[in-house]
Amino acid sequence: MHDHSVHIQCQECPIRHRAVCARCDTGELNRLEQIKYYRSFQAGQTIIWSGDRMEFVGSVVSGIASLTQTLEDGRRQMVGLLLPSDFVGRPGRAVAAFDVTATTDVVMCCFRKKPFEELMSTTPHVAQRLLEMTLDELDAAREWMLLLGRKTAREKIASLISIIARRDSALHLRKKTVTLSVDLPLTREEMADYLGLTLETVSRQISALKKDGVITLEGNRHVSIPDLDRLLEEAGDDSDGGMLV
Amino acid sequence: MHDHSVHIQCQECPIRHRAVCARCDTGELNRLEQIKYYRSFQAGQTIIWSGDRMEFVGSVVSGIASLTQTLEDGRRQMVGLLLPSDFVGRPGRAVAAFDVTATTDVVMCCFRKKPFEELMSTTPHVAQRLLEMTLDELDAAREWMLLLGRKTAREKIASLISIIARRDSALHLRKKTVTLSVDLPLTREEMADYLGLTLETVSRQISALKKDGVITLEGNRHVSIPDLDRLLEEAGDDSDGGMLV
DNA sequence: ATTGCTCCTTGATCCAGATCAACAACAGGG
DNA sequence: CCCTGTTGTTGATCTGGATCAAGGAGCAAT
Repeated sequence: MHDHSVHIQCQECPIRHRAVCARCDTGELNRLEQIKYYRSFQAGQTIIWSGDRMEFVGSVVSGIASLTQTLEDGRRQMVGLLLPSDFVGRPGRAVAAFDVTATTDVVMCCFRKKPFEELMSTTPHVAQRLLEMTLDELDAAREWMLLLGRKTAREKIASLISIIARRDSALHLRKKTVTLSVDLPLTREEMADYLGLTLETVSRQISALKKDGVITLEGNRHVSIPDLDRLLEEAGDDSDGGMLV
Repeated sequence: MHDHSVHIQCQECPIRHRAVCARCDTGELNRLEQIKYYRSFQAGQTIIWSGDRMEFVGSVVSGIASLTQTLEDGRRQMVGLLLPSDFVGRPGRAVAAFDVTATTDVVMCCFRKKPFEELMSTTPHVAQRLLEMTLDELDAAREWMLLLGRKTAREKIASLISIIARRDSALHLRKKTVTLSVDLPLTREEMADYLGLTLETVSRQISALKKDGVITLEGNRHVSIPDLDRLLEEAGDDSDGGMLV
């Protein structure tokens, strides 16, 4: 289960400056280095089951994981999309509140919960950074509540695409390619679970946006955006270029 | 604007052990005592406008405030209900992301942002408690996402009532009155904004739950719950008595 | 008591998105 | 190459909740 084939020095870690360790000094990093271990998960694998004891916390190093919640009758809602540098688990809570699933192959940098909690109470920078990240996630969750409660299917799809576009233009720093383009990291069904729709509606609305020239598709997963402003308008977001995920 | 007619000693404060100051020792409390001030808001008054500079943060001492978000065309979604001891504002952010409105008359214990941030970086207990509270809010927001994305109108109403019931049975510690009863602190329209429904649907579903004997009404706002398990069943929540707000 | 509020209820109709159903495109794997 | 499973598209129909519309109940001000 524990995959020791991967091991990265913190100093070389691709998420060094965005993850929970972002603020750590060299000394703190050494302590983390000592207690950390890597685990890999295949696409589709469940990382943590809701209700299970959580014996570890950690950061997504690569790949994408999702947080989901399910009603007994099977209705499912995705409540978070975890990208590289996002933190999984909750110090101070014994039991997981949500399912965490690997959407793509995932590598995580893990810490057993106990040592991590001790480290948190002695080194301020981890706790500070975690607070900051949690506040960001809370803001994102609240933006998402607006989407789930009040947006139309078309606006939901446009919002999702623009969020993904914004996020990975931030990651790759390619500023203004004439035509922005992104890969959707989710199946139609996963998008539906994220947006509170059915997969058929997702498919139809994507087709509609395509027909209306808002987006172009190459294959099922690759989306080009000829006019980002147009897409943002379709997303219905408050004009003030708000800050989501 | 600043209302100095109210002033409570921290030691006597009703939210002393639940608010952001819960973990503070006497020394820390003294520092807070020096920089705090009280403000009162009338029902309906806006406490903070989205997009405004936030010059203060603080705790709700009494009354109920709501966090809301609005699309240009007026569609509105409530994204949080702030009860006594809940924290308002976000250290490390200059501008408010949501509207904060007093739903009932509200008294807040405020701190100017700068001094509070300084205090946070020097006293661990405030930051620790704030992290804990933020993580709780994030969990609650995610539960709410499931409600908004996947629950039916009837389940939404039943969920809201059971959350209010759970919350203030926790507050008043009256364990098992034969028939549990609660006051709804929101108008039908505010409930609609919270649940992602219209006020007509809220009204109809409340009537339906009443007709089916799940609840009883005295007046418009007072709800009695003869059988809590029945109500929880109607709410559709995962059987494991999950922990919301 | 009458007027004018705000808040709530109920009825009639409509429609966006769910549901049910068929099929297409593609990737392995024998 | 065909078979089988997964993922995605599109059409036909249904329905839960929105929308449009009317009126009631409580209450403060005149």
